[in-house]
Amino acid sequence: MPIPILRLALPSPLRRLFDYRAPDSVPRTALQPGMRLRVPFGRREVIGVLVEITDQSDVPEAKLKTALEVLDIQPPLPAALFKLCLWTAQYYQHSLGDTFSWALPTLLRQGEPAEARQERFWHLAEGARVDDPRLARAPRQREALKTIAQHPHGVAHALLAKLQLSKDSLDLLRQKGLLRMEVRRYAPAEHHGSWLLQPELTLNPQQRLAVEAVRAGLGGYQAFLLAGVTGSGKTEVYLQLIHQVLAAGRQALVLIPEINLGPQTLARFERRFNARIALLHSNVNDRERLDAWLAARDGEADIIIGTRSALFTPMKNPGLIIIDEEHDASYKQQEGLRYHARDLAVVRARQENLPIVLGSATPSLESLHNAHSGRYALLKLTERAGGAQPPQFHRLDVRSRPLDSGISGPLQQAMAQTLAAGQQVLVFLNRRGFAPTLLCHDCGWLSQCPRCDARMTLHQRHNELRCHHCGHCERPPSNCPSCRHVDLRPVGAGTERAEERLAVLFPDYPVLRIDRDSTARKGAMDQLLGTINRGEPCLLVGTQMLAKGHHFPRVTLVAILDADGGLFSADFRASERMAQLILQVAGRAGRAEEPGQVIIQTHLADHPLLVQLTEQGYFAFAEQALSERRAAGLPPFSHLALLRAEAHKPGQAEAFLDDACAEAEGLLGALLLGGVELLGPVPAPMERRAGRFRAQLLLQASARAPLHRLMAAWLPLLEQLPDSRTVRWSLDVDPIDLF
DNA sequence: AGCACGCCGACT
DNA sequence: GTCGGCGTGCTC
Repeated sequence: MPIPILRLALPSPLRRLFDYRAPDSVPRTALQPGMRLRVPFGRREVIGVLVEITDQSDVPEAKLKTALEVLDIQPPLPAALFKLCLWTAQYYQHSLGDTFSWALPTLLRQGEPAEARQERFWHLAEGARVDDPRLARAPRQREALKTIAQHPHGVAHALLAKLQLSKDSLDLLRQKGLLRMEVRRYAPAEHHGSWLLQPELTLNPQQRLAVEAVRAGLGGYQAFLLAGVTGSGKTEVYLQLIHQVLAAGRQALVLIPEINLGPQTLARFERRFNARIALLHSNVNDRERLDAWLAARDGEADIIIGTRSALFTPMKNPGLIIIDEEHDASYKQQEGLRYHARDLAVVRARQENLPIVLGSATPSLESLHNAHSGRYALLKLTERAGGAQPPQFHRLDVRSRPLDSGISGPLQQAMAQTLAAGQQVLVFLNRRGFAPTLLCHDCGWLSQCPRCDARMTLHQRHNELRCHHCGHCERPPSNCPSCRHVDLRPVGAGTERAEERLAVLFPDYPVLRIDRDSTARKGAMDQLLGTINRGEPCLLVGTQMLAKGHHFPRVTLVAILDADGGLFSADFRASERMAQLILQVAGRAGRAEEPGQVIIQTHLADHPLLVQLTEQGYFAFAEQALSERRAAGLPPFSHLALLRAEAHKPGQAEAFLDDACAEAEGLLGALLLGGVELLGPVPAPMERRAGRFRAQLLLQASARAPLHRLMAAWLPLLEQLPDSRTVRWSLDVDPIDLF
């Protein structure tokens, strides 16, 4: 009988498995794929995931080490999730071990037992008396003892704060022998009673159609694109679908964008459902995250709500996946394992035979394309609740019009009218700071960042020049560093400057700035929102922070100061993002009796995309944009992968990519793969960033299969390349921005 | 990645 | 004299 060989995925960027001998005295029957083992690896110990058990290894027997310990009795990751991780690693050409690291809760990859948490409970000790004389001069301890005495089943350690008990007092009481601590399994919350805490809203015919369509598909794989304009009641559709899922004894997974994890979403779920909700987002600590993960896995949570990484939450009885705001870029991870949670969610739904609903007011062109091709069923909601009117869009041609801190004359008049009518104005400008550049009027010197190919933004409030790409900061010079003259001028306008100017133009009204700088202080955002919600006329100036999540019913004029960036950018997705942003900002405004108007300042008032968007709406825009993408052979009509590289020395990144490109060309010939084009290598759009020189090589393919065959053969070669150590490189499959 | 080894520059 | 910079080699 040959000795069993364990093939493990280890937390390392190396794209291969490592073979070990089973620990002594562990029979083969006790091992299953998915279990974690502690193993020696180089000079350290790591925790790996067992992928398969075989009888032989390509590694010489002498090199095989013995695993130290099996950490699990059962694989912590259910088979379905294990399979999803395998798929993910292979699709994104990423190390399997590292993929597990991204998918598993931190504590599990650190070796914590994958069992429901053990909770500590405080009890009165035998014979302890509340009036114990030793507590005569310890009123806090006496009070604490009284409180504990009121709970015959003990007080969970986690609830101490709620009962205003300090751990110090309890420790002292335990030392005196008046309290004891007991460790027992945290009792899983049981669900009982009706699922609904409040009645469901009446659906309009479109909503009812959507709910019916998905309901008919519950129980099997089907992807739905729920395209609902702002205010059309997408959330109510989600809620009623979830109710159906709960009633069928199943669980629902809801993914939300990073920014939306604000309390509103959760509050709405909690108001509606008597259900166990597990929350997984970046503000949840490791322990809570593991508990939520375990509760979902063991069927002790009914609804799982989370951001991107919650996609990897196992479920005992999955019934439905919902991706809210499916176009949102925060679903794509931009470091390490560059996965797209929306795309993986569709894969997961297919693997686990579940329906999935992708919802958005402004669906991604990818999803619309999938709806057109019949891969997704399209459900449209075009009616606004309560018969509210959609906002009116106006393109304001600012060619040869003077701009005063970015604000044109006609816009100023519209603002004045709105304010005079007692309503609020929202000014959108996707640029923080006072001015994006400082310029010497005499010699043309620019406030260039020393570490990036970018200009530093002037922040007048803090009196500094700041690079938004690397964080570099310096004091603005009082005279030109190059020619010593004193005529330094801020060029262009950011939110600070718009705020300052508006305060001068409209001295009778408050101007509130909402951007990352103005809301950095804790509680600042809530304070600003409080002021806005009082409803008095005012001007809001802000970046895309304004676009997400909040509703401002008293805003009836939305001004987009500069839409041009989205129309002639090097990035082919810029126009899509601009359109989504404009509609999102527009959607913040107005209510039934006060329809909003949206004024878009542009130098390209005749641009077909902008005309479509403002006159025909988002779907017409999307058709136009899709036909341009088709003509240019861009996604979703082709598939991309981007090999990025950066290095300290100029030319080094390109040299690595040149080698990589040669390898790829070789493979294309050797494997007889057609339809894959290599574009580059070229310097990145911002060649130098944070002191590193960056370059990239783009792979474009008409079909996925040859692209993936190429990458699978290519990556092992890249790892062998001489420069692969000194150059920092990464592969981005389906990149969403080319920077 | 993470860690060790090894070989050259400015300092307690 | 050494501390420490990063090139390079290796991980079953």
